[in-house]
Order: sequence, then structure tokens, then C-alpha cells
Amino acid sequence: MRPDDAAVIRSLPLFADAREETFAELVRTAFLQRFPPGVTLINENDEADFLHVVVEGQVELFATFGERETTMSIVEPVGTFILAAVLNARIYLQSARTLQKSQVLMIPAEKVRDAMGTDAAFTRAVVTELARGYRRAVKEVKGQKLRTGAERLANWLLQRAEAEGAGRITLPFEKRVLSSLLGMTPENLSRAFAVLKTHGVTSRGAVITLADRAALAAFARPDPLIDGPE
Amino acid sequence: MRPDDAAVIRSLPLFADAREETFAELVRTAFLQRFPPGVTLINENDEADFLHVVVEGQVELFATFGERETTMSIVEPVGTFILAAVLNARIYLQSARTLQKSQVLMIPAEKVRDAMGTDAAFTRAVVTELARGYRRAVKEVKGQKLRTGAERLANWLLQRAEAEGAGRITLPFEKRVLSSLLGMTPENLSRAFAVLKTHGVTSRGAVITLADRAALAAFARPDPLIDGPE
DNA sequence: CGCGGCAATTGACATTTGTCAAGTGGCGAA
DNA sequence: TTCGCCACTTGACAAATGTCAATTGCCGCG
Repeated sequence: MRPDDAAVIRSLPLFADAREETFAELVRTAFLQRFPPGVTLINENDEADFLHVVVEGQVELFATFGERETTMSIVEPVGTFILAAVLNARIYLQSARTLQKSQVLMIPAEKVRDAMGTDAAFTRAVVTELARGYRRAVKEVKGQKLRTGAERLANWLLQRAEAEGAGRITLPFEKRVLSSLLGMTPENLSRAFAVLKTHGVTSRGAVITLADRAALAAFARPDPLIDGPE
Repeated sequence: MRPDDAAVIRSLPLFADAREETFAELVRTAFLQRFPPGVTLINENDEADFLHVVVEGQVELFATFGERETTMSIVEPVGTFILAAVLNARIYLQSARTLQKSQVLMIPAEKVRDAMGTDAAFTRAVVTELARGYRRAVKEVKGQKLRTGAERLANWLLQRAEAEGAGRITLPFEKRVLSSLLGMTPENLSRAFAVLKTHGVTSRGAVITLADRAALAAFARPDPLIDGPE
């Protein structure tokens, strides 16, 4: 691993407050792996052996039920995933695969649990990170149960626009993935975009333009208790 | 608070491993309150001031979006709620109200955070509890996105039957609440029950009988990665 | 015992979402 | 540049879910 990779990871909320030797030990025993797109990194139902940190690229977390499948989230640099399974030494509830060429740091689960025993600041950061993930998941449930597909799309677009500070968005992944992330089929996503056309949303390929954000917000009714980044 | 109430709370996974003085301090500063049915205990968007422990009765956690409302979970003795908001000193994402006459122990959020700083065993228990809640929420998302209403009902019934160790279930709350918990309207729940009739499910008021659990399971396809208690 | 109130059910219909099939169009490889 | 692949879109239809209104039926109170 390059020194500046280590620096970026060190700056993550999860690691920023850890003691130097804690962080060094975690990084020392970790593997940094490169993967091409489309590679399955972990499978639902496997034992949680590693905490994963996406250093470069893009990783999709998804879940299956029989032949059905849904995208749970997209992890981009620098983000971690499946912390909860690692901590409780349980099995993964979600699978993961690369969407792009990616670099992933894999920290042995055992080392993470060890570090919690010896470094109170790290433990505190774990608690904060867990609570954050928990609340994100609760928000996700709220969105799924309380909103229609078009509303979820509208709010997703508004949030993206806010993050990019512009009325023009470039989708960071295929619409097929977005539809699954929002809990609908690709066909239904197309129709949702058609609905939003009446609220000033136009799309040309992966580039989406929000002509009238106020009008879109009136339709979407964004709510920090559902949409916030947490 | 009666001594045996304290004992039950002490036996919770969250408190079982805490040091004696940690637990004593938490209980000493806590309020034990009694509420009639239908009382709102907390509101979405309020600051997280207390960790709540349901000592007796039944509490419904729910969330709203505009005029829409959905039940997020039901907490029964002895269970805690809104741990995540308390830990990160954030606002509540969910509201809570009593469904029955209830007793609730309210522990000041500040004390909980203090205790984490001084008692490593307690902190470890908090991590475990948080991870558990996180995983429960992930499972909830999976169920909502991957299953139909009738499937969610079928799996809920199977899980209940397993917990009660019988083919006969008595609903612990109104069907109206169950429908909202499962993410559907009361009307739709009635229809879901009608569908399950063909799989051996009969209901007489609040008493549900599963005549053929194997047949019901064939329809429901229970999955420990979605249904498990976590 | 009868009545009132309310949860639950049922039917009719609207909306949302999914499925299947047939285009359409953009983008990379030759 | 052209071709072909593949993501995306569109239309037609089916299934799931929501809404509204009427009815049933249970339960507790008088």
C-alpha cells in the first residue's frame, strides 16, 4: 500500500482517532487487493472474515431472495462496509461485487475486534460509525415504506444535486443499478423519469438536468429524517 | 423502581456485563414512568434526551412522511429503543407511543454516554447491541424490497409460531398495527390472509391457526438472512 | 340483554409496480 | 466510419397495492 493510501484511510472517521500503534497494526495485517469490474468480493451467508475499505473504484452491496435481487448501497472511496457483521462475528447479510476496477483494503475481522479491546478511542469511533449505519438503514426503511418510486428518485436527484452543488448531475453508475438501489425495475425507473419531466427534470444519457429545483422539491418533499446523509 | 425491576433490566444483554457502579449510576439517575395507552412518548425530530427501556406494556415505534405513517417496530418488555440517536447525540428518527398501559425507564442520554467512557464492558455491550439493531434494520430493508406483502405476512406468522412453539398464534396487537408493521394497508392485510387460507392459515379474531406449517413455509420461503431474530 | 362503537372485512375501482416484448439509440471495436 | 452490442426506452398487459365506501361482527357499556 502506498503511504498516501494509508493517509486517506487514516483520515476516515473510523480510524482518525485511533492510536498510532492501533492503526499501524490494522494496516500491517491487512491486504490491499485490486479487482477488475464485476468481481464478487463477498457472498451473503459467508462468515465475516474481513472489514473492507474501498480505496479506489466502486463496490455494490446487494442482497438476494431466491431469484430476486436488490442493490442495498454503493460504496465509493473512501468508505467501509459490513462493519456490523465483523463486530459480532456473524455472517454477511449482503453480497458485494465491484462495479468498476477497484482497490479494496481487507482488514482481518479478528484484528478489528482486538483493536476495540485495546483502544478506547477506536472503540468510540466504531460506536459512532455503527450508529450512523444503523440510522442510515432506518432512513432507508422509511423511504421504502412511505414513498413511491418517483418520490424516491426525485429525492435521490435532489440530494445528488446538493452534493455536487449544481443543477446538473452525472449518474455515477448505470440506471439499471440506480433502479435497483431505489427499489424498482429499470422499466419503472424510466417511467419515474417521465413523471419528473413535468417537474423540470430532463435527462440525456447519464447527464440529468434539474431545471427547477424548487418545483422538484415541491414534488419530492425532501425530509432530513429520511434523506439526510447521516 | 422495585428491586426486581432493576434485576430484569440488569439481565438485559445491554447491561448484563456492566460494572456494578456503572449500572447503579444509570439506574439512580433514571426515571421510571407509567403511561396509559395511546400516549406519545417521543416525537421524530426531537433531541435524543433519554434511552428508553420498556419495563412493562407495549410501545410502538413509528415514522411519518407528511400525512403518511408507518409502524417501524413494536418494543415489549424488556427491550430498549433509540439507542443510536442517544449515542450520537442526534435527533430521533422515529416517534414512540404506548399501545398498552406501560412502564418505561428513561435513562438520561448524557449518563449513557458517560458510562461508555468509564466502563469498557458496557461499551462492548453497546457495540453488540448497536450492531444487532443495524442488522435488524438491514433485514427489514431486504424484506421490504424483495418480498410481497403476503410473503412478509407468511414469514411473520412462521416466526411467531416458532417463538411460541405452536401452530396457534394469538396476535399481540391489533391487525391495523400489524398491517402497518408489515408495510401495507389494513385492507391489503385482509387480502393477504385470504391468500394464505390456501396454505392452511385460518383466523378467528386475534387467534391464527397454521394447519400446515410446511406448506406455509413452501410459500413463504423463510430465510435466516431476512427473518432471523438477529 | 340490547345497543353503540369500532376494528375488520369485503367489493369496486384507481394507482403503482412488475413483466414481457419490441423497438431505439449510444458507444466502442474493427 | 460503420457495425453490432447492450443499455435504455416504450407500449401493452398483468399483478400488487392503495383508496373509498359499505357491511359485518365482535366487545364492552349501559
